[in-house]
Amino acid sequence: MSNLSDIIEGFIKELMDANNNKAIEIQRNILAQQFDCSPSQINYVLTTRFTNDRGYSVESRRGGGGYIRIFKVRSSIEEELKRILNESIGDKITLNKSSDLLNALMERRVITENEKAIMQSALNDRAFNVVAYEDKNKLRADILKEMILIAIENDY
Amino acid sequence: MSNLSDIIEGFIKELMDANNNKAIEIQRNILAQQFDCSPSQINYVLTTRFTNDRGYSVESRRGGGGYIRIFKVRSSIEEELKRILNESIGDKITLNKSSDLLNALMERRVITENEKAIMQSALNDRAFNVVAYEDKNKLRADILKEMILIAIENDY
DNA sequence: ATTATTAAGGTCAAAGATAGTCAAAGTCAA
DNA sequence: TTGACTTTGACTATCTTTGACCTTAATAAT
Repeated sequence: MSNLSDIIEGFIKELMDANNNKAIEIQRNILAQQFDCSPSQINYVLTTRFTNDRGYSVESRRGGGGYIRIFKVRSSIEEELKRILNESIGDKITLNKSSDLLNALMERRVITENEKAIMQSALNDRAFNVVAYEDKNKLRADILKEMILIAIENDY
Repeated sequence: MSNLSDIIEGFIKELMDANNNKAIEIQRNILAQQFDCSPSQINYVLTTRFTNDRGYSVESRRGGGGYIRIFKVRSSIEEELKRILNESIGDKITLNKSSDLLNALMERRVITENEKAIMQSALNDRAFNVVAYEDKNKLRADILKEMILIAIENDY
C-alpha cells in the first residue's frame, strides 16, 4: 500500500528521530541506491514531504563531498509555526499583508526591528524583476515562509 | 564524506589559529605532498576559501625560496560594502558565494548570527520555485543586495 | 656578466563527483 | 476515465580534483 516515497519519508524521519531531531545529512545518490530508485525521487520526497509548511528546512550542496541537510523546527513551536505558515501566509501573499504579519511578530518580540526590516527588504517587488507579475505573491510567500521558519526557530 | 579541499582549509585555519591569527607561510608543493594531492589543488583551496569575501588576503612568490603567505584582513565597513555590492555580488550569485559574504559580514559584527540565518534562508533555491532555473542566481543577487543595504543601514 | 639549470608558484581546461529540474510515463483511487 | 500523485531518466548546474603547460626567482656554470 505504502509507496516508495512514503517509505523514504519514514526512513528520513526515523533518522532525525534517532538524532534527537537535530539536523541530519544525507547523500542523494547513496540514499537512492539504498532504495533502488532514481536519485530524483529523493528530490521528489523532499519537495513534497519536507516542506516549510510542515516545519522543515532543507539545504544542500553539489559537487564532490556534496550533501543534503534536513532540519526540523523545535516541536514546542511547531504548531504555532504551522498556523502562521499555512493560515496567515498560505500560497500567496501581498507585500502589505506580509508587512502586517512581520509587524505583529515584532510586537510580540518574536523578531527584532532589524530583522523585520531585513525581511521586508527581501520581499519587496523591486527585487523580483525576473519574476512574472502573476507569480510575485507566490514567490513572496515562499521566501517569507523560509525566513519565518528560521527566525522563529532561532529567536523564539 | 568531507572533501579534501575542506580538510586543507581546516588545516590552514588551524595553523593560523595556532599562530594567533597572524600571517602564516606555507609552501605549495610541500603542502600538496602532505595531503597527497596535486599542487594546483592548493591554489584551488586558496582561491575558493581564502578570498577577500571571507576576509583573507594571500600573497606569494615564485622561484627558489618561494612561499605563499596568508593573512586575515580587516577593512572598513564602507570599503567592504562597496566591494560587496559592486564586485562580489554583481548580476548573479550562487548560494555558496552569498553564504561567504554573509559569514564575512557576521564575523565583522555587521550583522548578527540570526540576521545571517534569516538572510540565508531567503536566498535558498527552494523558495525560488516560480523562477526559471537560469534566473535563480539573478534573483538571489537582487534580493541579497536589497537585504544587505537595509541590514547595514540599520545596524550602522 | 650572461646563460643554463633548478626550484618554486600560477593558470586553465578537462574530467570527476554530486545535486537539481522538468516533463513524460506510470499508478491508483474516486 | 479522469485527475492527483509517483516514478523515471535525460539534461543541467555546481563544486572538486588533476595534469599539462607557463612564469618567475635564485643559483650554478660559462
